[in-house]
Amino acid sequence: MTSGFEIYCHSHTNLSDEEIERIVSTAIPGSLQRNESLLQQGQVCRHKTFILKGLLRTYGIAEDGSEYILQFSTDNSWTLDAESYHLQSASQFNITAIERTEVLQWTRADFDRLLTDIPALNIYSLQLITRTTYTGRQRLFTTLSASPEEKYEDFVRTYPDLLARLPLHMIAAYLGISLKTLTRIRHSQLHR
Amino acid sequence: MTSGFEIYCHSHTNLSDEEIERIVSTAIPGSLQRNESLLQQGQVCRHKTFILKGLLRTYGIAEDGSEYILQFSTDNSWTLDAESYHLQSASQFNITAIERTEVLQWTRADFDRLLTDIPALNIYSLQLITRTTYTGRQRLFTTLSASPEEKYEDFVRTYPDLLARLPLHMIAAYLGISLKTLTRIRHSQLHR
DNA sequence: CTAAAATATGGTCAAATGACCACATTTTCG
DNA sequence: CGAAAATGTGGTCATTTGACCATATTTTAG
Repeated sequence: MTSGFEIYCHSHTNLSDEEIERIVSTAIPGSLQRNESLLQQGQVCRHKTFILKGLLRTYGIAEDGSEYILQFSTDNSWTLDAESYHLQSASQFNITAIERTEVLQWTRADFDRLLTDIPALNIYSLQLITRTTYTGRQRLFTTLSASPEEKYEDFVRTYPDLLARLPLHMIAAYLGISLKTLTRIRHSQLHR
Repeated sequence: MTSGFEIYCHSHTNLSDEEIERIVSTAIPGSLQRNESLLQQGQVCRHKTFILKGLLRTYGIAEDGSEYILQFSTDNSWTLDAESYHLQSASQFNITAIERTEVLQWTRADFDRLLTDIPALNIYSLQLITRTTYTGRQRLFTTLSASPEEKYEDFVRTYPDLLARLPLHMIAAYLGISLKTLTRIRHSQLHR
């Protein structure tokens, strides 16, 4: 169950086998069915989550009830609502499984202890956070500046594997455009 | 010159007088004229900057030459291109003064030493980074989901002081809408 | 203090977008 | 395996947006 995580650690970090074993020993394995929630708005995010296999989406609901997707999280990546997790405040967002998903989770107390006890993990976590801010800024810039067609092309280029795993209405919700506009773009690209 | 920074530190952190003195002693005071650049795309960001007084904008240029503003930085706030600064890579963005601005700057080597020597500064810096990710996520959500009118209302509510200090074309560039749309919105709100 | 530059707004028009509906096809679920 | 749900696309139409231009006013710079 956790061998995927160990492979991930070996390829992405320089943690030792002992350190990885220590991290795994406090992990709580879990799975979510399709459409099952990991976090619902109004709840406090109490776990740091690693996705062993599957696909999650983090989304918010606008005042008119429409769903807008902030990010997708797929195999071998981490997810959480950092604000809710760190401040222990009610989340404004939801995290839900798009397909059956297997995860490892750590409580905040356990993970904080790991960060204290394993400096290399602390460093790696900070690297993830800073990397997240860089990609977040690029995402904001693209969202502000790109036409709907450029947004879709950027998505396809950046996440070619996700294209086949996601319904178009979710891609549209991620790009901030309507399903109608997205199918128009696809149509004009197919007939070019 | 630096008393503003000391007041800021006292009101926003629990750093001691000695620690603040230590930080100030390595600060490089500077000023920028209106329209002067702090950072230009293609350059490496070599300083962490605190704004004593004034107003900066961080922006990128889209492929068609249009400017899109990611953020404004006003008195008593920090700014830098974190990705360029940490990775020592060429920045994709620009930071320019909108009005005459006075700053304090630290080189990366000096600031890293401060972070090592003053744990409270390290903690505070991490708090700033995480707070930046929360506001960034909220900004992305608003940019994806809000109508042009909602974006403007949110801007006015969040930054009432900036409204008078910025030309409308810069507010439009920050909101990702055209100047024309922005003046339509203002017109309809004035005549309500 | 004045000329030049910048800004804010209105008018006009074309293009783009999104809502709604219908239908065929694919996927899901029990 | 079959019914139900979900998906993807096309058609239509109203609304919104943005580009361009003109004008008046305000701000800037020397």
